[in-house]
Amino acid sequence: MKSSKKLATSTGFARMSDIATRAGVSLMTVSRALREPSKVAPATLAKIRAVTEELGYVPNLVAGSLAGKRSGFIVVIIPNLRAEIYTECFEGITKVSEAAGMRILLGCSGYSTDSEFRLLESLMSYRPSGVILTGYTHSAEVRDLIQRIGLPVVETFNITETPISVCVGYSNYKAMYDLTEVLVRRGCRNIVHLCTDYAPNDRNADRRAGYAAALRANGFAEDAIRYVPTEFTHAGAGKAIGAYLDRFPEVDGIACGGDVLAIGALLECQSRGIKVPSQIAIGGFDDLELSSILSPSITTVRVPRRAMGEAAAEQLLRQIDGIGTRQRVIDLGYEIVIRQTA
Amino acid sequence: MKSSKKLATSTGFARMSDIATRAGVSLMTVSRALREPSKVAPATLAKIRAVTEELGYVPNLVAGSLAGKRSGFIVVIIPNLRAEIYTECFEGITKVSEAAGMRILLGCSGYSTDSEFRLLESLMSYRPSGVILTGYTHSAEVRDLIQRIGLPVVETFNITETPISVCVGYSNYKAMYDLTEVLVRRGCRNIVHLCTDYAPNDRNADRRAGYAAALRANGFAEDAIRYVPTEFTHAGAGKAIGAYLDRFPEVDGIACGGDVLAIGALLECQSRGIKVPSQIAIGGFDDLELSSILSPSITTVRVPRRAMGEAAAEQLLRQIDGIGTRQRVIDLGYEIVIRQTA
DNA sequence: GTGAAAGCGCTAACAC
DNA sequence: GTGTTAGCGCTTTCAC
Repeated sequence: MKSSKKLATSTGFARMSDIATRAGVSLMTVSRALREPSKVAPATLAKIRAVTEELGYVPNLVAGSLAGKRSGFIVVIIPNLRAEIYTECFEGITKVSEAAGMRILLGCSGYSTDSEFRLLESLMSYRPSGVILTGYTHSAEVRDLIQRIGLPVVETFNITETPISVCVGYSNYKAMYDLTEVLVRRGCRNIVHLCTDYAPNDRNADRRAGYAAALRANGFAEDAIRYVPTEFTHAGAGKAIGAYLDRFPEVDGIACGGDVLAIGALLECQSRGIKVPSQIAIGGFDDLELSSILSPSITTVRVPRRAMGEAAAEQLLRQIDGIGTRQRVIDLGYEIVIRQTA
Repeated sequence: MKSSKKLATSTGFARMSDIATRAGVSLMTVSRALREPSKVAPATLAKIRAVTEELGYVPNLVAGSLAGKRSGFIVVIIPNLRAEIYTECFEGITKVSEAAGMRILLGCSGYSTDSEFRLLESLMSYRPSGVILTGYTHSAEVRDLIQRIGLPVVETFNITETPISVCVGYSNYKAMYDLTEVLVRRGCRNIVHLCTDYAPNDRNADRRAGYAAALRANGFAEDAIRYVPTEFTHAGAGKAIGAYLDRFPEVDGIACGGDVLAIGALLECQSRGIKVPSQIAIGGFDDLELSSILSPSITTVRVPRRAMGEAAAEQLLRQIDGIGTRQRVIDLGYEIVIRQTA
């Protein structure tokens, strides 16, 4: 990019017409040269490329989007930017989307379906080509909006038989069922479920259901199904489980809705001199980087976060390109990782 | 939002002209009603609002940006989405920007100035109103690009006497100087600096310099200044410091370039039966949520991440609005938090 | 292989 | 208070 010459533009940017003038061709030929070089004669192309370079031309995608009726934007709405699981998925989405020339418009809903709707509605002003949502619980307005204009959409981080269009994820229900059974098979008889209680969160709800189902299937009584609500922080989890243990010291197993919670619970147990796993066994969810090197290391559920992001973006691109989707439910599975806490 | 009636549009969206027709006014009056309601007669306004609602009108900001020559986009480039410090700052930026009606276009540079340039260049296609960068080390192309078109810019996470325009942050040099002195005053005589070695990272470089300066100022010999390079993960830090301790067991203090590294180092020490802080003292940087509840809790540097994001956005908005900036260097300071590891 | 005309949906500037 | 005229910088369509 060399220094630019004077241009008849107030914005400091060269326009296609500037290139056209200097290259002695029409604006249309420049447009073609930039997007479909094979349809332009080599000599013309070379000339245009030289001028483009000389002027330091940066295409104006705002104008391009308006004229072409394709914005090239993908809206991604995640609940929380501070949770590693979402950012890693987001990285996968970004990688695939950018390779396809799409840009991401990111929104954080704070686990609120209402906020999700307001974000989506507001981002619709940029006429996105598609949207990637987290989970399958959304407000009626969100479904209406998407279906009314036929917006391509992919839901992530969970699976359901009734996605809006297609969902990519894993069964939170089955994963927590399996994790709970790990505790049961260890011999735990008083297993609580430590989890956040954000109401409209299908991942949470399905995990709760999986936990409860596993206990029932193993002959536990209804009153053995016990939820310990917490906020989603290490300290919050420690505090919540600590308060619970004060009242119910018989607890010998904790199935956690996230490794963040499991780590908080583990540290709280350690600070109370409770041996993990011999006195209390702990199971986590997510398999964070830290989980494997803590001592004791955390038994957990490993989920394909990055691959899920990539798959979601690929599915969305297929919809945008009008390629029919074979499957509506893409189950990427999960893996129970047995380590030291259970 | 009620169900929409038939419209002469192929995109599924109502246009301003659709509203104008149905409300029996001109397009321009609709435009005003939506942006400057006070300049429209109450009765007209009511009519327009009713139709807008009825049609489920969503403004087309792509067209609006093109016509108004203001995109409303702010480009934010951070090194890494998986580091809590950046996402928290990003939340601050988002909060202030959205309140001002701006949208964020996010890019992740992976700590590469070259990648930073390519991201910025590519995002310039959306004609952003301003850009927020991390640190003060950028490629010449980035500075050229920004200055050539007079793009408002704020640099974050560090301070320098020579920002491109204005920087908002704290002195990484002084913070690490102070942290190192905490170890010195404890009586540590063999203090290493555990840090990543991403080359173009001014935050790292300044922290290294601060560490070295603190040792020199306290009478340490040159060969007492020792860097232990690592990747930025808990496990990587543990591995790196472990390998170093194998060769130099005399180490009795570790000044870390991040709490992630400090936690990794702490766990490695614990797994080797090394007592912290009595045998080895550890200082961290960032004050992550986990740092205060680990046992022993981590002595660290607390930095105003969220406030920094908010301040950066505010400064950028001032530039965008053409309000002169009083100061080019906004030092938000830091706080040494003494806990158990040092 | 190239160009001219039309227009994407909106805003700015000025008229009435 | 409201309307008219002229674009914003590109892509689409169709002619040559």
